[in-house]
Amino acid sequence: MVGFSFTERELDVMSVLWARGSATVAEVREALTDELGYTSVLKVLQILEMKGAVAHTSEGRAYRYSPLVEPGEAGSTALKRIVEKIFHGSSELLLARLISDRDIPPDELERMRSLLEDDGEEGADR
Amino acid sequence: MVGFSFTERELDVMSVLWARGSATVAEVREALTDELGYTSVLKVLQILEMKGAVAHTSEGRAYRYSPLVEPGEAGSTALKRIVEKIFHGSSELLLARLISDRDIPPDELERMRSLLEDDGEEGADR
DNA sequence: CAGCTTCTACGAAGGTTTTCGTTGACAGGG
DNA sequence: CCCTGTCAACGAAAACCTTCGTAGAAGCTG
Repeated sequence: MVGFSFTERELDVMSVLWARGSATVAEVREALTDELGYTSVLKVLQILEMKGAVAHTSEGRAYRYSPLVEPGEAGSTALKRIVEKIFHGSSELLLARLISDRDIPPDELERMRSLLEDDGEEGADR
Repeated sequence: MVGFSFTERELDVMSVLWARGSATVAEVREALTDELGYTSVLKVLQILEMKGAVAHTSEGRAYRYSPLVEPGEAGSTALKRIVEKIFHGSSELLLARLISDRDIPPDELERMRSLLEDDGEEGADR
């Protein structure tokens, strides 16, 4: 499986669903920074549903949409792409760029360091 | 500046140019895993040139294309997007996913750890 | 029940991406 | 000089993305 890949707008919408757990069309619309028409947002959700990335249930006369894809899964696909195409397969280069670009607070850096400390040993399935 | 963002195919092509430093249309075409027609590859290069991401010089009767955008710059744009939309702004979550997905050799992990040790201090790009 | 509001369904318009077919330029071999 | 092969330019076809207009269903209010 290659994994889900989302377009710009699809990702905007997925981001809202991940953040809230689920949302109606109107809620997604409110949460988006760009101001789109109601039907535009609905359309994106319908496409996402067709792709299998979300599902809906009825809530009163509205639909409530929930993500079927987890952010981590989408992240994996996106990261793989970036590491391979941009950073020549080097996680190290990616990390270097990440920390030089963003201002990461010391406590977060500390936790990131411990991710690298223990790590590898147990874990990763497969 | 928002930064360059590349489409799927554009990224494939940029990746070849970054890996080789420069390439003719025929060389890019060879390097791509998907088998595209000559004119398809040329078209992508022409679009990239129009966007200012590459430039060409004459070499015999062919053109040689070189990237004007550095991979790090493209990486920044892509990473920013992913961190914000998928990992809720958390570099930590991104890193966790990165190391659980890929099998990073110990020496690389070691170097990544040192990136986090000193870090931050001196300035970013260029 | 008539009218208003809220909602989904349908579909189309406009834009961008992706892929090529065709054309004309030009070089090198016979 | 003509033929063949390589190349860029042009433009168009097809697929996909993005946005929304219009229509119809269904609840709520008076």
